[in-house]
This record gives sequence, C-alpha cells and structure tokens, in this order.
Amino acid sequence: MSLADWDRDNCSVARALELIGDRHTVLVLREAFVGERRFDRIQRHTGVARNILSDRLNKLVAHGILARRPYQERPVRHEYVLTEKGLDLYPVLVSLMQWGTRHGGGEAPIVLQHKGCGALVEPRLACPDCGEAVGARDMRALPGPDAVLKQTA
Amino acid sequence: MSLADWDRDNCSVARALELIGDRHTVLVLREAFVGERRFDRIQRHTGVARNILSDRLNKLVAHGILARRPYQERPVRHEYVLTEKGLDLYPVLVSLMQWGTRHGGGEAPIVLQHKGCGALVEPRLACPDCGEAVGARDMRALPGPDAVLKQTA
DNA sequence: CGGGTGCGTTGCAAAATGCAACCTATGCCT
DNA sequence: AGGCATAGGTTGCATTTTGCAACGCACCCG
Repeated sequence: MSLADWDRDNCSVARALELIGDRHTVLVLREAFVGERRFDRIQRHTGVARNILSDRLNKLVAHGILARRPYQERPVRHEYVLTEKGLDLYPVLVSLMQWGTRHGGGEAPIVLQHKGCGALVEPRLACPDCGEAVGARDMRALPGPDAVLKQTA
Repeated sequence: MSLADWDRDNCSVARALELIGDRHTVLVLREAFVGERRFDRIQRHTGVARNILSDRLNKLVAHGILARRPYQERPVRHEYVLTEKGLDLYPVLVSLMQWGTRHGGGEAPIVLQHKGCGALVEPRLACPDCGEAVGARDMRALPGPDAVLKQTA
C-alpha cells in the first residue's frame, strides 16, 4: 500500500484537528449548530468552565469558524455565529451525532428534517457521481496531487 | 426554539466525544483507516507519545472500536484493526479530512475513489430520501423521540 | 555474546483543565 | 440612591493530562 508512507505532515485531518480537535471545542460547535449564540447559554449547556469557554470562543473566532458580532450597545454584548467555514463543519457534527446514536446507547435525542423534501432522515455519505451511499469498504484511498512520499519509504 | 432546551446529558455528540474526543485518538483512527495496524508504525506516523498511544489503543479496544488480534506467536504480537463500530466512523474522518482540505490550506494529500463506479470523488452528505446533497442550511433539527425537555425551560 | 526489533511501562516535568471567586458595566425595582 | 440581577468575562490555584526519555522484556539473527 503506497498510502502507508505519504507524508503525515501534510494531512488534512491533522490540520482540521488543530482547530477543532478537542472535546470542548466540539461541544461549543454543537451549540452553535443548535442555535445558541450567547456566552452564558453556551456555558450552561456545555458545562465547560468559563475560562476555557472564553478561550475556545476566541480561538474559533480567530480561525474564522465563528464570528463575533454585537447584538446590543451599552453595554456591548456579543453573540457568536457560524461563518461559512463553520457551517461547512456540519457533516462532521452530523456524522459524529449519528455514530453516537447508533453505538452509544441507541438514544436519538434529535432527529433531522430535510427542508427540501420534508422527510425525517439521517443524511448519509454518498458518491456524488453515482449517488450511491458509501461506507468505509466502498472507498479506496489514493495518494492525491499534493501527496509527498517519504524518502524513507 | 424548542431545541434550545433539550437535555444535553443525553447528547449523541457528547457520547461520541467521550470515546473519540481527543486529538490523539482521532489520529490513531486515521492510521487505522489508512491500513496501519502495528504499534510502532502508528507511533511513528502520528508522533503520539508511546505511553499515550498505548493508553488510547487500549481504550479503543475496550470500547470495541478497534480489535486486538495476534498476528504471530512467540513472541505474541498484536495488531489493531477496525471493528464494524470503528468502520462506522468513516464518515466522521472523511468529513474532517474534506473540511481540512477545503479550509486548511487547500492541499489534497489523499483522494478517494468509489470502488463501485470507479470515480474519484468527494463523498457528500445526502438526503437518503430524495438523494439531494445537504448542508447545514438544508436541514432542520427537531427534538427526537428520546429528547428530554428541561424543567427549567 | 552483542545488537536489533516490537511493544509496551515507569518516572518526572510541563501543559491543559476545572472550579470558584472576583470584576466591570448596565438595567431594574423600590 | 441602595440592592439585586444579568452578561461576559479574568485571575489564582489545585487537579489532570501530556510529552519525553529511559527502562524492561521477549524474541531473533549472526
């Protein structure tokens, strides 16, 4: 398998994890996707310590995943909303949720509805070419255009 | 928004994060999906400290995400392979990878091929009902059958 | 015997985290 | 004005989690 020796330094998964690779950050994102925008409510719902939450919100804003915008003056109060970059994390959160539901005890506290067709569904990964649903076994990973093979391979 | 006050204790995302909610664990899973099975190779590729790696592998095995099986006797050597439960994490990893590629610098070290149709593709979340690709804006979250609304709502 | 490989475990220092208290600025009630 | 409440943090300190390097063990090869 040639893949075994591509250069991990250039890994998209690792890059993503640098920004959202800790439990607290993901919980914050969960709240963002559910529509919570205020510090206090997010804090209560996630149970994350206030100092940590403050830190994570700042980092998410710094990385352009959330945007801080004032919703009132005097005193200035901010709310945190998902940017496009943040909204693109939706598949990650949804996949995580579905996996947690399927393998973590079977409870489904939330269901999703497709606005387009109105159906209550579990979105799945599908091949955009043929439309078939795909899982780990249906796919093959190949070195991409930007892969760097190691000398020590 | 009724969703704002469902009980977070029963959250699938949180449950999933308890098992795979740290950077190292996810990196280990990346290796698993790429086909690495041995302690040493995983350690070199992830850069995770050996004691941490040992701990994470044990936890993943304990949770049924990886299975440890001997690939030789004398001395007994084990390899770590994904179980069904582990394979189900594929969408999470793929989503993470795609997001990292799109927003983390644009490099695509790995590309995916659908074995079924042969196309090089980026699998996307789709509505299993109508087949349309879906993003955050196309979906609505509703309290599910097992949602517990808070008294303090 | 000496060296190398595979797979960990142990000890200790450094970093991240949790908790509770504190602070600022404002509004609201009396 | 005084007292209380709300929103959004910051600060200090104890606890937990990591990282690093060294060590251990079991085996194989020459």
